[in-house]
Amino acid sequence: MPEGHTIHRLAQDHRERLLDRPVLVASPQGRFADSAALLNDQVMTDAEAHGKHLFLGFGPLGWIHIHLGLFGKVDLGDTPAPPPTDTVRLRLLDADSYVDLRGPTTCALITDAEKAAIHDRLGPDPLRTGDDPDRAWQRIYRSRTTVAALLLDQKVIAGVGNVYRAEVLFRHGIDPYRAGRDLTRREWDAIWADLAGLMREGVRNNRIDTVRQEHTPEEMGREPRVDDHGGEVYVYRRAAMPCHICGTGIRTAGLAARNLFWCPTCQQR
DNA sequence: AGCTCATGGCGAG
DNA sequence: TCGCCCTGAGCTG
Repeated sequence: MPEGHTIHRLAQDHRERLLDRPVLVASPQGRFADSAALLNDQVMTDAEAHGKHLFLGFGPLGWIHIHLGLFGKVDLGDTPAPPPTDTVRLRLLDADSYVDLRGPTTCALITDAEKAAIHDRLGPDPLRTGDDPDRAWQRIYRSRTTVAALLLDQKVIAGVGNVYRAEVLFRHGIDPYRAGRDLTRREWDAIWADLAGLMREGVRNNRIDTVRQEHTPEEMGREPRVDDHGGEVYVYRRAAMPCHICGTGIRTAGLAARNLFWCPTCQQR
């Protein structure tokens, strides 16, 4: 689930459901219990995302900082809420809505200053209007690191995860092992613009789809793909399956403890 | 019941 | 680079 589009969608959902309303705050699992008691029945004044970080504002009391990590999940909907299970770290509740958070890497009450420090260590986010791709470029064009590793480095660019990384490199025909410093400014600007568009659609649909209209199953006469992550993609988790464009077997390799997927024929630049 | 894997990230060495 | 943290689904037996 959680790449940047998921978190921005969550921020939007929290604003629509709970903004400017007092909310009941609880921690059935217990690890957020002290902070939950402080926040209980206070008004949620803001909800904001930067990359994969979610911030829920409670006026002068500060912010709930949430990072889902690899396993974290949010379940939200209209009341009545389901019975809380003992893995629910955080439950938010008002008359109309509930939000259950399970398995996050981070769920902590932080100050404005601590929040500012988090923004400072994150790179620009294609989903934050006004964020500047040049800040990322300043790191990329001097780096000997592979473009595949740079795209997952949240200090370089915030919000891209393993799916968007694989897919955007495919869409631009870029070999994932190319060094950042071998990228052109034109290529980087195109990647950034493409990520912004793809991730915006991801927020809208709450899933990742990256296949262009002309390559859809209907156009190509192939079977639609069904996968856990729910979207239609070119290479992600398609190891050894034929490339939708050229038929070459999709390759996979470990890179910085994550699985990388690419088409060795289509991605040679 | 126990293993493996997953769209993430941190700190130790 | 490795081990570790958070949880749940989908296998295996």
